Amino acid sequence: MNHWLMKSEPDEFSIDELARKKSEPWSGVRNYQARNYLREMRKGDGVLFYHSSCAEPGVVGIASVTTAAYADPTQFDPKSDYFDAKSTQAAPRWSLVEVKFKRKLKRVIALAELKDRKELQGLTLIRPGNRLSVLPVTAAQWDFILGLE
DNA sequence: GCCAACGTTGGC
DNA sequence: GCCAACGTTGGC
Repeated sequence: MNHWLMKSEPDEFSIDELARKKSEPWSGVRNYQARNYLREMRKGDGVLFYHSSCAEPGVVGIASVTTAAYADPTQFDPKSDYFDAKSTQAAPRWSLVEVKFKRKLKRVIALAELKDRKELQGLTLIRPGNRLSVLPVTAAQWDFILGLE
């Protein structure tokens, strides 16, 4: 089992919304590196749910991957913000996985706190300038972050 | 293939 | 709202 961190703006899609809906297709990723990570995901992989662009950015919950990657349908929908005219059904450019809610953390593990920990200096999330919305987390980083809860 | 202009992300 | 750090686009 591999581990990942996925960012979402709580104004767009929050951990509470995932808790209500139970499961969600993670559509809208339009960055090739992030897409490649989605394609590496397997059913059962662990996901740290991260809130970005909000008052207190940080890890807020845990989800799990429930499908292998498949074509993101929003890329074919001209009415969608995520429409990509250059993508074809025969060779879809963008992928998604579905994730299901596991639980909320007892507290937000804030970005500022993650940055302070020497054990997490290799974490992709806190590398300067990193803006990937989907990124890998090592087993050690996963355990350490959840140990902060 | 280079690179300037532009758009986006996301913390602060 | 600002701005740094990227990624993408398109002219050449």
